[in-house]
Amino acid sequence: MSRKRIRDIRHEEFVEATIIAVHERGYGVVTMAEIAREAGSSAASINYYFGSKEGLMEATMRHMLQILKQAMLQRYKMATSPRERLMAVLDANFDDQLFTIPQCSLWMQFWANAPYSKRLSRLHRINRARVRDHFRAELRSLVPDGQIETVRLALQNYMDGVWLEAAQSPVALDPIAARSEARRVADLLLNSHNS
Amino acid sequence: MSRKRIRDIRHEEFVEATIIAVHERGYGVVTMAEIAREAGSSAASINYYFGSKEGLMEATMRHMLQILKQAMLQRYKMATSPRERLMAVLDANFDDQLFTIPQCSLWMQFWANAPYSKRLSRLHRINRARVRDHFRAELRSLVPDGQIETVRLALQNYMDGVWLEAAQSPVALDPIAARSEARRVADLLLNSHNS
Amino acid sequence: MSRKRIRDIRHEEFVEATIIAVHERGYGVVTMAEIAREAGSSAASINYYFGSKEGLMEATMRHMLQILKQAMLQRYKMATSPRERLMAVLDANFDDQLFTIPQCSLWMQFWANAPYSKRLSRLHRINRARVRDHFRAELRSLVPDGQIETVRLALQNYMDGVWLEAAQSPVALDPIAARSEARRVADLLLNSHNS
Amino acid sequence: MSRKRIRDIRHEEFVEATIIAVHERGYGVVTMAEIAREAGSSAASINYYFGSKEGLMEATMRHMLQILKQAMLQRYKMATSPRERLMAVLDANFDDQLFTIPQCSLWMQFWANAPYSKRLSRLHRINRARVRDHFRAELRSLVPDGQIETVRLALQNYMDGVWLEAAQSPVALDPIAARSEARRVADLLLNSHNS
DNA sequence: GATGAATGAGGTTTCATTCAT
DNA sequence: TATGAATGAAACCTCATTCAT
Repeated sequence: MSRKRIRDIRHEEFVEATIIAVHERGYGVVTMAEIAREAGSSAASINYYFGSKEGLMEATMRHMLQILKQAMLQRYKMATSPRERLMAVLDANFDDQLFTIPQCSLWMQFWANAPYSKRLSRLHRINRARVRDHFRAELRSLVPDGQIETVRLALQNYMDGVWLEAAQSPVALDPIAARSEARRVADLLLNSHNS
Repeated sequence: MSRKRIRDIRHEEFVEATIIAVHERGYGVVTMAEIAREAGSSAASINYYFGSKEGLMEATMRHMLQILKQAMLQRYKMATSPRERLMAVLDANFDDQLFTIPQCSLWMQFWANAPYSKRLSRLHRINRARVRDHFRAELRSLVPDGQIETVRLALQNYMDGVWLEAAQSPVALDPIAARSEARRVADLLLNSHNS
Repeated sequence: MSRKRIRDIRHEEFVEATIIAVHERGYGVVTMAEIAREAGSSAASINYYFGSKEGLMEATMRHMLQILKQAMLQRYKMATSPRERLMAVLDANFDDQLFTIPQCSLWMQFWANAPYSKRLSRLHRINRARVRDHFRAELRSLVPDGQIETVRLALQNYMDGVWLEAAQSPVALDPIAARSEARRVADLLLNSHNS
Repeated sequence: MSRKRIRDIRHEEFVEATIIAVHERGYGVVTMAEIAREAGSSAASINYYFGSKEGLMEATMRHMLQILKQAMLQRYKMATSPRERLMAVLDANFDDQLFTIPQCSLWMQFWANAPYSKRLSRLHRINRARVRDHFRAELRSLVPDGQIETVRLALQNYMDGVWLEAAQSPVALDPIAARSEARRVADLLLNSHNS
């Protein structure tokens, strides 16, 4: 157990270092040595723990997906109506733990590189499908059938767009503002005349 | 004149090759040799014309921004009302000339790498500002003041999100469908009860 | 200590290889691969230890300056008169350890390239100033004031000229002959009627 | 004849440009393009006239040797005694036409690279032999037989050393001072007690 | 004569990865 | 477990040279 513990601690240290290093240097440019330096360790150690650079990147992405999943689950439990559950998904995406520049930056890097990595694209696909299903499930009772997909795409793409833009932000992000802004968009979409 | 012509022709050839090669291999991974092969030329020639890899990438991004600008201008001229002009901006972003997988892919690559390149980030910023201004100008007469920014962000981020997703599409894109879907989203946002 | 030792050993090995390789191929033409081959290693290793080609060249020049310095110090300790100390400086420049074709050759290469490298020119300047000061100090009590600079320049430039010519020698150098020849020149200069 | 004339003019232009460019950038680093730019022409033209880079370098060295030869001949004609003829050789080496930083610089570059080029080393050897023979011829009647070689080496190496140092000079050269300094050195050597 | 255009050859440097300690 | 040491592979870029115009 102690052994297991050390492994986990080192894992986490490296993943944190990866988030920072990738954010600062870019996925395609960051080197093992830079990440190792950020972690106060050596490149050889990273390979010892993760097997390869791609292994480290996959672990880092998994780490972030885990945070998103947790944030979603936690907010889900407290939601009592379809509308609240829909908002929970939105809020989770702009959670304080998640909606930071380094993480948005990293997210964008992963997105951009997913098409060229089987392992990354698989994670990306799974995550997107989960969000999609959540949205669909809740929207079914919030808007007429003919609008479900339109609203869903509007919301899901909106979220992606916000992350993308956030990654380039010159100033620190404001998760609270992001959440209320997202809710406002959702309100507009759900209360349309067309419905 | 003949000399000048050759330069332009080669420029275009290399830019076309870059779009394809970057799409296929990824911005951070694609090599000069691969692009050169795609263009049926040599890596040395690319440096002869563009000075460096980054020079080529910047030229390629400029090329794409030019296409977007043209598409927007053309549709603008035919629009006669604020609503139509708003739709013109949307449509331009999903123009047949622009909304293809390789180009969406490239777009995403540039986005992801802009933060690490002065030249790319400048182009990115300028483009985004132009779209923003267009949206704001038209929305002023379409929704109440308090909603302008919300609707603008909803639309602009939506477009970004669509491009992002399109880049990962396993099947060929359908620009016509993308345009009508975008219009549907716009309709929802413009016709909301809240307004 | 063992680790520290390895670094030092490798350093020395590479420096030795550099002397030979530069002598054989020329400073401006010799490649990292050639030097590496001479050292029985890889070009990547050289960069690992010296950072760059220029770093290696600087280290090599430092190495030679160190030998010259040591030779001078050693002979200095045994000298008991100004005349002997003057001869010590001359002898040091033609020391058995130093006055070999590869080293003269390298010396000339460094001279020729010093003007184009901040790091090399600095070393070159420092070394020349040291020799100059030594000469001046001893000549003060050997020739009338009005001749100090003339004799000093005659000797210092003579030494440079000998090295230069030695670098092109088709046959192995004879340090003993070089030393006695230098002493003969010094004798002529010091015993002139003009004094 | 007109044709011949154009060729000669272009030749000279390129040689002048080479002297400047090599001085500024270094023999081993200067490129055909840089020399061409200095000459206001194209690299292709240089190859048209000189066949190759080495051909250009050889022509440039020949040009400088020619100047030296002329300077020597001219001063020789006016000399009426062995001593004057000896001084004529010295003076010629520090002639106003010759003793400039770019030319000393170039000279050093050629020296350093002669061992790696058959064509350059041949020129170098011939020139050095000519100076040597001149010195020997005159010294025969100026110093005892046993000292001829010592004085000759002292003078010839002194001259080389001065050129070498001059190449690195941070301030413009003073040919007049150089000539009188050289004469002073010669005086010391010729008037030694030992003789 | 003159020069853009084009490129093969080759150099330096970087880097992920392996291995011995 | 940890990391210096070492390197093959490969990328970018430069450059002398050739050739068509």
